[in-house]
Amino acid sequence: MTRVRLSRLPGERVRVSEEGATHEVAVADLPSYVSEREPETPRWVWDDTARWYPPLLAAGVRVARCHDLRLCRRLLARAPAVDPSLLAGDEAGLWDRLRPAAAAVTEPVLFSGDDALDHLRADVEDVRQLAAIDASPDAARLRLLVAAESAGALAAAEMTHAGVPWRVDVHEALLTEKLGPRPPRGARPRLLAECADDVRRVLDAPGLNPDSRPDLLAALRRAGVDVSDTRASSLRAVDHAVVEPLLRYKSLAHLFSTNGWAWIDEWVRDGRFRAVYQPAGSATGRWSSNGGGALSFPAQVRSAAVADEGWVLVVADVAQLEPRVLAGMSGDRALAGAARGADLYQGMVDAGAVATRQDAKLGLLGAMYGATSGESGRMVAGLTRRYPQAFGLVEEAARAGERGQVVRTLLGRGSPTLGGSWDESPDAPPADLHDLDRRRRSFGRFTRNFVVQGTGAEWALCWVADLRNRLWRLGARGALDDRPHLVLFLHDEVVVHAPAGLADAVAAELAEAATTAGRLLFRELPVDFPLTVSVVRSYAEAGKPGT
DNA sequence: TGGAGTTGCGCC
DNA sequence: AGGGCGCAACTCCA
Repeated sequence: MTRVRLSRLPGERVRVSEEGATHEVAVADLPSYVSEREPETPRWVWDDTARWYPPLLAAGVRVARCHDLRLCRRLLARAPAVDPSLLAGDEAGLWDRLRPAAAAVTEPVLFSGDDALDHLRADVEDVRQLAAIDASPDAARLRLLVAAESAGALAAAEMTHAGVPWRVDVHEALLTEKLGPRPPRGARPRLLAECADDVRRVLDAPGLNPDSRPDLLAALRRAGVDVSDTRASSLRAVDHAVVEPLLRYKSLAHLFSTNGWAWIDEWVRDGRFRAVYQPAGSATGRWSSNGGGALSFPAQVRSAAVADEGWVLVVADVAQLEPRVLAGMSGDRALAGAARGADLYQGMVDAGAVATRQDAKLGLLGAMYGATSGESGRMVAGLTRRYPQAFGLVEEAARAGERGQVVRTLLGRGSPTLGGSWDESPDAPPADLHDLDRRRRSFGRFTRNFVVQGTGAEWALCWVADLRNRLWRLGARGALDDRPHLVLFLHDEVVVHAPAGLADAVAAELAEAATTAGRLLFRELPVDFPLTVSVVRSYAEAGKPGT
């Protein structure tokens, strides 16, 4: 196992020793120290991984373990099984005020400018958090959760540092083919402009700007197209000559504005797309991204993600992550049985629970999202009898939410509370009862999904945390820059950039890490988490089976 | 003019 | 009257 030893030196420098190599890194007197509470596995404790780790990575230092005080404080403060009074004390209010450090893609940022926040006592806060965890009835699970949350933060910074290998020439060729040559600033590219002309011609609306929703809707109606909005799905439902060019226009306009030349200018440097992640950026614990749209970059440009010469991309995704997680956390052995194999939905068909794969998918997604009507709603009713524990768990989460209660993930992350006034003081302004009921149900759908989405995010965190260590060990004989490394993480999918000779070994580690994650979370009930793995030169070549 | 809110897209 | 997120552009209003 990789060992990182750290020691503070005078002159605001830190010495980092790792596998025989020693680095000195300049830092200021900031909230950070090395905890040797578990002497075999020293842990760098700091206020914010996004503040500390980028400059360390830039100095060539890889950190094996950390405890991210900001992320974990937030997590513990919202965890139902943690006594909030144990998080109170010196500087507690300041810790609560911390916001994620600004993305440090080019210049490392060690100072926020707010002196009080820049010099907090990391050791004091660390002790407080550990005590809060120790006192919790859910201590074991919370320990796993804070370790995974912190490891995820390390992985996020490492992925930003490494970047996705990006071929600007491939991307630009694709743009030119679909849109025409790069236009001057403010103008539409040629093929997009021609597409807009097609729309104007068919609608007989010469001055129309197809980007203006109200104008477009009015023009559509004048031409006899009966739609209530301009959404693609609404347009597809009508039969009119404008539909084809308009859908084509929307698709091209989206490519141009979201992943066009401007996106390249802003996000690709030195042949790398450096996505910026926010671990636990969403309420469920899923990551979000505030740079380059890393978690939503469209299939349209994935062909530009190309491995370096002699390297490959190993792409792995989990089929039906959330249904599998639901089976594990509810202890539903029938659903876990259907999950034994590559296709959970097909497993449900084979077990005779449902007629078709599509019905299985509709029913499960409907249960997790709270569908009440249509095909999906009907399937939920039937499947509830077959899988009472799994479907009962999300149903109970929904009812708890409707009562205004907090729900939690398997490892103990708590949902936000329902803001607003519906359950507050009786002398609040009398709100519309119908509106209150609508909000109550809406919150119930949120808590229903929260338990599954949030536990799915926990599985993924454990997967990534274990994987980054495995990849590090795998490349231990190579130089720092020759090691296989994570470059992208998309909720239930990862991309590893690896020397071609290590592709098979990486694929094996991906699967091992998935198995480990499943055992960590669902010790008592083993659930399969089969991966679809592709070894490719370009991300666009990766197999994308339906989920 | 600039910020907040809305719409619609696309990723999971 | 199906969950989460980011982003870009338009719209509205101070």
